Amino acid sequence: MADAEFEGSGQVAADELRLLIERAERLEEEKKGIADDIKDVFGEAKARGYDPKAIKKIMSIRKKKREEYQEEEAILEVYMQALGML
Amino acid sequence: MADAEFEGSGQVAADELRLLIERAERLEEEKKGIADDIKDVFGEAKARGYDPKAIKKIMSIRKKKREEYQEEEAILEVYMQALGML
Amino acid sequence: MADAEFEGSGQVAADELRLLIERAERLEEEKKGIADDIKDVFGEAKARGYDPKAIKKIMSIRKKKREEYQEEEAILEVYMQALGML
Amino acid sequence: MADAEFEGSGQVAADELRLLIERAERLEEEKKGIADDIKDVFGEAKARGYDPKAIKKIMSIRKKKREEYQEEEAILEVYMQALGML
DNA sequence: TGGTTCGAAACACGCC
DNA sequence: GGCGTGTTTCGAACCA
Repeated sequence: MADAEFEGSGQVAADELRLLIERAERLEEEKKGIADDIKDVFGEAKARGYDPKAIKKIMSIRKKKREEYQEEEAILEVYMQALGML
Repeated sequence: MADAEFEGSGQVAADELRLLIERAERLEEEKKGIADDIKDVFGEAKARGYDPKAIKKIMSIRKKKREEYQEEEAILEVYMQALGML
Repeated sequence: MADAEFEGSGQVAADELRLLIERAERLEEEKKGIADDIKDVFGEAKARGYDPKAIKKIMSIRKKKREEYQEEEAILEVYMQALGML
Repeated sequence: MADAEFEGSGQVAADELRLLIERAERLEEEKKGIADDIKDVFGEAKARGYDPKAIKKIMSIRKKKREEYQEEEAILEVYMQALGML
């Protein structure tokens, strides 16, 4: 908390705060850009005759599978750790 | 719709679909990565003694200001359109 | 949860539920009525030679301005809270 | 279109436009008020142990039923009209 | 961990 | 009949 509270003039803290905000804003913009790219992909899929909703469904299923897989890996690792196998 | 429906073997369409899905998934991952980066920024801000909630509010106000500016540009255009100036 | 689950006959809970639903439905109807009134206003505006789209834009800007004002009030409060002034 | 276009000073048209906008805005506020009331009802339902989502489902089913009923009535009326029964 | 609040995605409506 | 906009709904993130 030192920075935010004890700078003589508050100027440095203000700069620090401003920089943090600008970093976050820049990242937000990047995120939006990618979200727009994703929209484009779905638009393209639609233009080629695929159903975007169905594609989203597929993606969510695949995602779930990946997460399950990772979860299983994690559990396995815990067990192996417990058994001194790692 | 030709691609999706009438390929002789369906193989090409399947490949096309798979590629679209993989592109979307890659973009989703990127997006998630950036979202995590944003989280980190807020975490850092918090660690330095700033209130994340206050920062978010500031960002939302700044965003609104930017959007408002664009809105005003847009309405100007609407007016000009209405007045036959475009 | 007592009411919903443990009434001797379930009749009372059913009545309670029915009343809640009817209340919500009545309010939904009112809301729809007002939405229709709004449509009428836009229809009238159009009939008098105004562009409904432009009017909507004006309204949205005015709304944003109002909200922005409230936002600024709100952030002031956040700051004061952060500074222990509330 | 007379009002909007040919008033000597434009003042009357501006007033007319302003009044239309204010009417629409007032109605929007009323609508929002009712929307809030509806939220309250769902909040109350939830507090009493009912599932808001399920209630919404019920309401949408009931609504569909009402609409179907009205449609059937309308068709009936058309037929009766055609048969000279009205 | 459960509730609450927030933002993003799905939906429906009016417009062109 | 498709498109864009506005509303509603859903899920995730944050706090207690």
